[in-house]
Amino acid sequence: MQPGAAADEPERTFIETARRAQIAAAAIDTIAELGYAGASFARISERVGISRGLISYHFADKDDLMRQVVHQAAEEAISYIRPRVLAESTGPGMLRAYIESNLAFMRDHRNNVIAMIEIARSAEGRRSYHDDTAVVNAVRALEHALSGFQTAGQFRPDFDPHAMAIAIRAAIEAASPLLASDPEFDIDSYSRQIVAIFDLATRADDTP
Amino acid sequence: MQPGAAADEPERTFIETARRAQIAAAAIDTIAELGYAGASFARISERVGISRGLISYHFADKDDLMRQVVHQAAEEAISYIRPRVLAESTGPGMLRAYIESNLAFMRDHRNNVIAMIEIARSAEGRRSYHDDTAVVNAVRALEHALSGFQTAGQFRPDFDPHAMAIAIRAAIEAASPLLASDPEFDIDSYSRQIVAIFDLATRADDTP
Amino acid sequence: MQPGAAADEPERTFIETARRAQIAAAAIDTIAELGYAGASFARISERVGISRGLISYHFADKDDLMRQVVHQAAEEAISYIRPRVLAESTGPGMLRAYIESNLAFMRDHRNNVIAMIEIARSAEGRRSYHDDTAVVNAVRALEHALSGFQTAGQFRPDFDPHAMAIAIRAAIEAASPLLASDPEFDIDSYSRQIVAIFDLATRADDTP
Amino acid sequence: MQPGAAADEPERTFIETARRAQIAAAAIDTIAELGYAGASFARISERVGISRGLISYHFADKDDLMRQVVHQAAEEAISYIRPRVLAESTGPGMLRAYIESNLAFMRDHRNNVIAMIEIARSAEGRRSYHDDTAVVNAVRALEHALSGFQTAGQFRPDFDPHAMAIAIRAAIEAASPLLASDPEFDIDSYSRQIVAIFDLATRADDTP
DNA sequence: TATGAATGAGGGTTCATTCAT
DNA sequence: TATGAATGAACCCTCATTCAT
Repeated sequence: MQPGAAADEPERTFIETARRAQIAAAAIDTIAELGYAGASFARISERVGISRGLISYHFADKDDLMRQVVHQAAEEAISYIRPRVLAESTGPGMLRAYIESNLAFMRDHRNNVIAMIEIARSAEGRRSYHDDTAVVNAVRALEHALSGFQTAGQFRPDFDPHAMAIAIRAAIEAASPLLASDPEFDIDSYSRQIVAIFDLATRADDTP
Repeated sequence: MQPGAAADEPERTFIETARRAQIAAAAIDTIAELGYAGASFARISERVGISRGLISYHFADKDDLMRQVVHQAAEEAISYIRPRVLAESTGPGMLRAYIESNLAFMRDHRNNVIAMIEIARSAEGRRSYHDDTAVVNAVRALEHALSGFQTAGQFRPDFDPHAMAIAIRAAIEAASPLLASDPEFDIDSYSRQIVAIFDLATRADDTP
Repeated sequence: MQPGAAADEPERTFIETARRAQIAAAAIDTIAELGYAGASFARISERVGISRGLISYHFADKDDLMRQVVHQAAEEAISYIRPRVLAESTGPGMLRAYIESNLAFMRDHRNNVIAMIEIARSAEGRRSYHDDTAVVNAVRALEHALSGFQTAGQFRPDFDPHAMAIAIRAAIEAASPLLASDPEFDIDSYSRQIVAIFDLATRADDTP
Repeated sequence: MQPGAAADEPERTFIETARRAQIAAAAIDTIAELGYAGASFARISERVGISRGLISYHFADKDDLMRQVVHQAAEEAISYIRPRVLAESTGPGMLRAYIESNLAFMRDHRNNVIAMIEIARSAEGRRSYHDDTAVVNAVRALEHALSGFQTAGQFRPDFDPHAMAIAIRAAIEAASPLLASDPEFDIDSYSRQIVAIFDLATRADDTP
């Protein structure tokens, strides 16, 4: 495999790549505004100012578009979150960084996150992407990290990492609809609260 | 306003009420199985064994049906959960009872819960019901209770009841898709874990 | 199985049956005029004076409509041709009656025949119906009859009934496009010629 | 009119001529495999390995391409069949050579023949080419030859050359779909049968 | 009270064709 | 000479909804 290129990704023109990204971006905004079901080709193309047919020209079918949306949205999120988490060395530090960077990214890229969640939750999304989905992967990775630090004695030994990971992800994702609908919702304050909650919930007995 | 009738509820014959309930029940199962977007009048009526037109006859439009679904699903849930919560006298006791009864109800009435959540999350749902939504109400009621016991000194004083309520609801609701898709998911074990997490997260300093 | 009713045919209203027949009839005429590929729901519905959606309401999908078309067209043809063939007792007599009644039916119901042939020949038709197709069945039945009379000594023994049946059917079906496009084409004269050709081609040596 | 050029044939560069032939050849194979309706520019260009636009560049429109297909396919067929027919001097000999060479060519160049027939039978084909069509011309030429030998007393005098020509062409063309779909179909055996049939059908009384 | 016939809008997708490069 | 971007019309199909019966 060549470095920097996926195995079976078709070669694409510069313009094609740009258009795909542009259309996917419009799809993200449309999904964020109208939901997965409301994101028809007509609505998306209208937002970009192109014809409906052009979306079909650039994407094999709707699945293909949605895959690109998830990929695009997730990539940005991961490249924001990962370094901030890895900069920490302790379990509690990483957990705090994980929650904070997730919610900070959500604050600044609300639509990306909403779209990811919306696709992962939609019936078609669950059927088609499932394991691809950033959301599913996020739970897995988080669970794995929790488990590691737990073994290392940095977290209390008697919680189930799987359940804990689900609860943490759920708390993070719960911010997304509030951000959209509740103008008084203060996500930074919310972030501090969630950090505190799960710090208490994971803390080892001897933690001061 | 007529006596004995809510503000704008039209009076309904016995048969009408029964049909509405029957159709709403079928809608609940359909939504649970196929998602909100998959719950067309055709699919719902097919499940009941009636004509498509009859749904339109009994409900003003799809929104009206979905309001009934939410109402019906919530009522059952509330009548299960409320007494179990009120049976407790302490804050931690009520919180535990709240989480446990919510998840127990979900275990035994999965479709009801899935439908509620699915509607609340769908774009149309958010737009149309919003304050009606059981989910939103659930957060409000929970927040209010947390706040009361916090003032009474039964919970640690330095958490934000709003954020805490959101996190608790999120953890509860997160169980729903897992219940549907992950056959290895053990909701009773999950329930104990969530109880422990939020017990630690809300515990007052002097709690033994 | 109840007499006079097929095993799994859904029960249909009087109106539904009538509409299905009417739409299928319009489909037949449309196919005859514009070919299989030209027979879109839009064109067919326009001919009937109904909305496009109504066709989808009465037929599960395009295949369903085409099955009805073939069925409807074939039934009429068979009920015309069969008694005329069975009225004959000798091989040559039946062969003559077969050719004559086929072409006479074609003369009076040109569109029915064109539609059957068009569907049988279209790529989708071949894939979907194939053995259902009246055309295929016609060849089989004819071959079987030829074979029987050949064994009985009423036809010359040294021809292959399969090849003969194909040639006869081909000569019959060849009249269809001519009927449509060549105003000078005289189908009755053509009928007599074809009868003569295949009489000579099948005649036993001792035939006077 | 320019010297050395047919009435309305535009002059073409060597490359242009080659490309047109290459594209037409791909169209022939595509039609044979997927039918006339399935032979879209996308599928054809994919087979050649060129862009869709290039077909539109070399051909005025789809009709233009199909005319080239018919022309190209017919030319090969004619150059195969004609000398074999002309090598015979008697009527029956030529008729036998005609049928045999037609079916032999079909056996060895199935796609060419399928494409010709498919186009001639398609609704667009009938409308657009008609007199151009090799099939139509084939009937005419055959009819003329039959008529000539009939006048010369080599065939029985009482058949209509037009009807006979149609029946012969129909029997020949009927082999094409069988060749494609019926793996047990033996075209050489079929050829002998058809020769025998039409020999008997055309034979003059005193033929031994 | 309930049905089934009917509509019209909107869904994704395929197509031949045009045009700037 | 050839490409690939782009269009707009047409395709079948599903939907919520209306209405006469």
